[in-house]
Amino acid sequence: MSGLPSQPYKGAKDYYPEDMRVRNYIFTTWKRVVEGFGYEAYDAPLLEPLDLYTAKTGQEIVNEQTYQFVDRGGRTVAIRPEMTPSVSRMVAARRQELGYPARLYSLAQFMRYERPQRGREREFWQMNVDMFGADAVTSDAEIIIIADKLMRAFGADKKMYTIRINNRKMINLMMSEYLGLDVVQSQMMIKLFDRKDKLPREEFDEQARNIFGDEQHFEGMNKISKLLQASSMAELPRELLDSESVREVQELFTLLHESGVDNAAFDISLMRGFDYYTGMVFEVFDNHPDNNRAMFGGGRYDGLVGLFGVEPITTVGFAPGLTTMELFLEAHGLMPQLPSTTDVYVVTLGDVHKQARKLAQDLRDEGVRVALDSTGRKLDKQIKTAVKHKINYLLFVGEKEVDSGVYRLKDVLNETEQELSLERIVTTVKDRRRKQKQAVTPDPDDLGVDL
RNA sequence: GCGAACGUAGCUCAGUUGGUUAGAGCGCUGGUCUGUGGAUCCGGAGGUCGUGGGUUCAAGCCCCAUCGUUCGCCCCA
Repeated sequence: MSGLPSQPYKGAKDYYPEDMRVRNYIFTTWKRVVEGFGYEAYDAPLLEPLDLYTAKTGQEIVNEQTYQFVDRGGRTVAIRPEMTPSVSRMVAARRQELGYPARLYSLAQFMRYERPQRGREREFWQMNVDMFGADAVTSDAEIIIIADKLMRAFGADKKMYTIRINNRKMINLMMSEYLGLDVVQSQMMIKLFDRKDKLPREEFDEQARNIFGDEQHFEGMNKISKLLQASSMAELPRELLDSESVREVQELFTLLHESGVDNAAFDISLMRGFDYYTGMVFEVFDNHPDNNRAMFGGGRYDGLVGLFGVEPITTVGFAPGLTTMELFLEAHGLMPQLPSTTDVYVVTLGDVHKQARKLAQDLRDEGVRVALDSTGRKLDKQIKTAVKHKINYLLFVGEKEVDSGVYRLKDVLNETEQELSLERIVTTVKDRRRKQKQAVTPDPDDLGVDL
């Protein structure tokens, strides 16, 4: 025995059936919500030319955090670390025939060479949701409404999370017109705002003063404290309220409010990927004390499709991650009991294998998912196996049942038992399956989806 | 990339100032039972203490390195 290590690659995870139940639950819930808004599935290659990423972001991130190699044909390729460049490429390639607005989503895995931490892995799964070719504020609103519905679809209530919203255009306006900063100063100030909650107040102030330089800092600091005090749009300094970008943000909040998104808050310190966002940015924050963090976010990035040498196409989107969603559901006690995909486990008593096999096949022909215990083991072992696999029903098949055509079907969870014919077994199981599906994934009608 | 903690059976963990053959619960397995046993009772297997060096008469325990996990920083496209 040489003993090859059985653990998975660093930062990657094995998905056993119990893990897949969770993953499938989250994915199908996501799918149902975004498809309810008319988004259609797409996918892209796992590998892309490295250039696709260097063109978009800082060289440093690409070099340090992508898995890259030279293929046999000498091309430098990378395992995709995100979906946005790929989907932008796809849109650019068929820009004439997509039909706008184009609503697209994907469920895909990615790899980044990072230090694994809680909620952050090297291999991870995300859903990417993007709308192309729609620049009205209503599309910004739609994206945030979807993010909100995503949370509600898992049974989250508005106390459990907060949606924080800001706008890059508005920030740029504040930096240049209101605070009077040049481009370089603005960049520094934006980074500083982003780190506001991580710095002690004195250090924040000192760094802000440094950015202003000597002459302006007194007035500048005054204005900054006015900005930071604003917990809603209405509290912003009067000089700003008149601008177009501010009005746009106000309109966004009105739209959200009308759609029942009432836990969205304006947050001037929210910056998020300042390298390519061009308008609205938002983040969904987990309010649970054990898990206080930004879960996922997104925003408007109108410049990416244009990088492919075609006329720019406006884009707004977001991307929730599987692991963070899982941590959220666990922290808030929202993870349901997830049964096996197998409906029925056939337990055999005595020498009835042939008949049990036939019964199992008959049930399968009727659309029931059946696993047959063909081991001939003792009753308790057979039952234990079914329970371990979280299978909903046990079906006892012995000589008595074979003779009568009436079988004992046991509901494992409720520990109730019925004597049923084959037809009744089929309807009982399917009925239960339908109810369970509704309980685990609420009907889209209950989500209050409209826009 | 930086700082810190942890790593003992499949899982959760105990293991005295370094001192004989390293323990428990759960799980697994065999029997009991022989149509609900998913229980009870009785038995059993399973660990080169993450790995490799070192100190020592003696290392699960001390030292170094390495791998992995976790937490914080950086970053988070």
